[in-house]
Amino acid sequence: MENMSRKEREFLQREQLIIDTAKHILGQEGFHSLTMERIAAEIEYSRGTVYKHFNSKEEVVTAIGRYCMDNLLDMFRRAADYPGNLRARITAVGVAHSIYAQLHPVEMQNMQIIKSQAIREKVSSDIEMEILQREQQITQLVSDIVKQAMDKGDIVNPHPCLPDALVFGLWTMGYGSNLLHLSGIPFEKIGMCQPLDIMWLNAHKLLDSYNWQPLSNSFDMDALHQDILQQCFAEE
Amino acid sequence: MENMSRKEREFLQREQLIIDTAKHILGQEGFHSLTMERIAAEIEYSRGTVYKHFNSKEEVVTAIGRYCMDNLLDMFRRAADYPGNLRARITAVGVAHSIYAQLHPVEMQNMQIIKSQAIREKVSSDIEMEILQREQQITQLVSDIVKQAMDKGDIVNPHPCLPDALVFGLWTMGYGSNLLHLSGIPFEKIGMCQPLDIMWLNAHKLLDSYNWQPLSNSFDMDALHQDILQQCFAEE
DNA sequence: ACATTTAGTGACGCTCCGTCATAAATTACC
DNA sequence: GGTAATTTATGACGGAGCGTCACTAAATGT
Repeated sequence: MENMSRKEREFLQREQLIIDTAKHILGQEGFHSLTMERIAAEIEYSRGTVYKHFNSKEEVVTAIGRYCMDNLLDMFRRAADYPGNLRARITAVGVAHSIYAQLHPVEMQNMQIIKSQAIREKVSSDIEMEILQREQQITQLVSDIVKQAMDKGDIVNPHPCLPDALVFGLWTMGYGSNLLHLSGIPFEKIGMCQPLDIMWLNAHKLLDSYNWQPLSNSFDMDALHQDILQQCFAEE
Repeated sequence: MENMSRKEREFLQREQLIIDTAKHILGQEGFHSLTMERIAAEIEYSRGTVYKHFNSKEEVVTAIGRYCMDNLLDMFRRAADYPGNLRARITAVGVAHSIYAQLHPVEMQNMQIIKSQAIREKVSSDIEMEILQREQQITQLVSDIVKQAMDKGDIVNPHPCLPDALVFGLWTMGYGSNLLHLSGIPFEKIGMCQPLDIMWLNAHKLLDSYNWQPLSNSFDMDALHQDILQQCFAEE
């Protein structure tokens, strides 16, 4: 940020302004209200200027998604630093995911949107790469924790597919829960609990079934969650 | 179908023709190639006629999704009739999901699309209801198997959140795996296995951790899968 | 054969997209 | 300080696609 001219800085600032503005419109009024004209009006520039930054509406949306992923990744990193055994640390990442989903449901939705084919088919491969890269960073972070646990012997009798299997298991449950959560199915009305609440239970069950010590019946899960909240996400 | 006039039958037939045609375009050329004009041209009617059936492009897409869900539900029903213990039957449903995903990746994608906010925000609540109803039928089917297993004592020491927790666990892993599978992340290239392959393992781990007898280490999983394939999905 | 109802059409108005020639502003140079 | 060169911003334009509706054509009833 320091080694560039005023022009370049202004350009980057405006790019962020566009993303923020677009994110706001998208969250507030939905996808079909998000138009280039609308964004331009809001930032008090013309449509042409917006096109200096993004080649299409889809790229704007993707940039929003990328920004959201950065936020999520930041929370994951903080969580991964939770002081405690590795099972506690993977739990912290789960808590981070859950807090993020509750705090920023719209951002979760945005990350969802950029996965849709309708968006992806109109985005340049460079930008697709940027998303992919973030996806990998998140995977890496989880995978590293699993590997450390294996090295340390916390996972007794590890399955040959580890760490992939666990990364996928947690990842899919996380994404799936959100998908269901956002899909507008009125779970309470049909007499079911909220997917986000139950996700917890299932994640721990999965960790248990891979023999990740200490098993969930040997510690106070709720207390651990509370402590993670305090330690890592006090302000949130 | 029999108790209606020729007119009504023709109308329904054409509706299906529209859905089939639209599904084909969507699968072959992607979302942005699917236009009302294109559909009209393909079925050799005018745009106006298509609008006699569907109020918007989004409703066409949703109808495609509904149709796909019917197919999936049909396979699930066949799977649920697999002769064997309840653990085998729930496994059969999982196999059905997996086969469906492999056989009709485009249909999976379609069911994905109708969950996106961009589509949902332009679809009438009646049609949303129809989707919801199918979603519930699928849940019900899985939930019933879990309940039967509990009644029969196959799930020893059942958790208070059952059957919901298991339904969610399987559902989210299923959806999540597909989401990841369709998201275009090149898992092989970054040295990971395919999510759809690993889903299996994790689903069984989850069932095990809820103590659903017989546990996966007490029977030959691969043989079971093979048998389910033969018994229920020979033609596929 | 004619009237009435129903089915089908495509021109119309509209919104939004993405481009590009031009205008305005900034910078460089004398 | 003034002018030329370059950069930045604009919005008019052409085009695509949506959804509507007045109208035409066909089917049906009498």
